[in-house]
Amino acid sequence: MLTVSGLSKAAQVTPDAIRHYVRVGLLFPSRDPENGYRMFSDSDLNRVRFIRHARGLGFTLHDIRIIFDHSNKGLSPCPEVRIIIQQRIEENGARLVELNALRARMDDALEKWKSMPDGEPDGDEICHLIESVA
Amino acid sequence: MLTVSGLSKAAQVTPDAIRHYVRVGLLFPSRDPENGYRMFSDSDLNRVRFIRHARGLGFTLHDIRIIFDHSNKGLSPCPEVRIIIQQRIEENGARLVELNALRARMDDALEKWKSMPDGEPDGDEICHLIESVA
DNA sequence: TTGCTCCTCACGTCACGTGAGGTGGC
DNA sequence: TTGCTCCTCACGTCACGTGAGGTGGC
Repeated sequence: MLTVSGLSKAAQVTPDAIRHYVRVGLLFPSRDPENGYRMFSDSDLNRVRFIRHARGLGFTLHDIRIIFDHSNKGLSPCPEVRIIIQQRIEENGARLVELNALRARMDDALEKWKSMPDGEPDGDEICHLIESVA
Repeated sequence: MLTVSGLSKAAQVTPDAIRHYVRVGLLFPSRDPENGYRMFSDSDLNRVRFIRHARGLGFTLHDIRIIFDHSNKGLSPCPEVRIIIQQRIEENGARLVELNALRARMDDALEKWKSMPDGEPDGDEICHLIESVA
C-alpha cells in the first residue's frame, strides 16, 4: 500500500496530480481508518503509469476515463483507443497550423517594426506598431 | 453610441466577447439610465479593433491591459509592445516544439499499432497498444 | 519547537461560451 | 403571443498548481 507521496514518487508525478486523478475519478484509493490518508495499491501505480503514457500520446483525462471504464467492464478499449488518437492527431495538426500561422505573423511584425519608431499617444491611436499590421 | 450588439457587429466579434472585455477592464461603457444597457463610443470600437489586432499577434488580454494602461497615462506603449512580443514569440516557439514532438509520437504510435491486434483485458494490462509505447 | 507528510476546501489559470431566469418594446 | 435584444449571475472548459488552515508522529 502506498500513500500519496509514495505513489507520486513511484510514478514520477506530483502529489497534486495524484490528488487530481482521484478527484476526477481515475483512481479510487481506500482510506486508512486511522488518519483518513489515501491508500493506493500496486494496480493504482499501474494506472498512473498508464495515464502518463496516454497523456504523452495526447489523450485527455476524459479519454483515459473512457478507456478505464471500458476496461473495467471487461471490454477491450483498443478499438476506442484507435479512434480517439485519430481525432487527437487531427486536432494537433490544426493547432500546429494555427501556431505556425501565428509565428509567421509575429515574425513579419517584428521585421516590419525594426524600421519603425516608437510613437507618442495622440488620443486617436493606441500603438501604431500594432495598428500597422493588417 | 453603440449597444453591445451594435459594437459586436461593427467590430466583428461576438456579443459575449464584448461583455468579457468589459468584465476584465478593457472597456468602460457608460450606461443608458433608461434600461441599464451598456453604451459604447467610437473610441470603444477603436479599442476592440485594437484588441483583435493585438490578439492576432499573440498578445494576451493581460498584455493588452498593460498597453492600455500605459496609453491612458499618456505614455507610449511601444517599447513595452516590442518587449512583450519577444516573449510571446519565444513561448510560441516552445509550444511549437512541444506539439511537433507530440505529432511525432502520435504518428509513430499509429504506425506501430497498424501491425498490432486489439488485446483483451487480462486484469493486469489496460490497453497494450498504449502500454507498448516507451 | 521544527520539519515533514498528510488532509480538505476552494480559487486561479485563459478567453471566452453557455445556460438559467428575467426585462422591454415592437 | 412571438421574436429580438438586452441584462445579471455563475458555472464550464483543461489539467493541474497554489494558498489557507489544520492534523499527527518523530
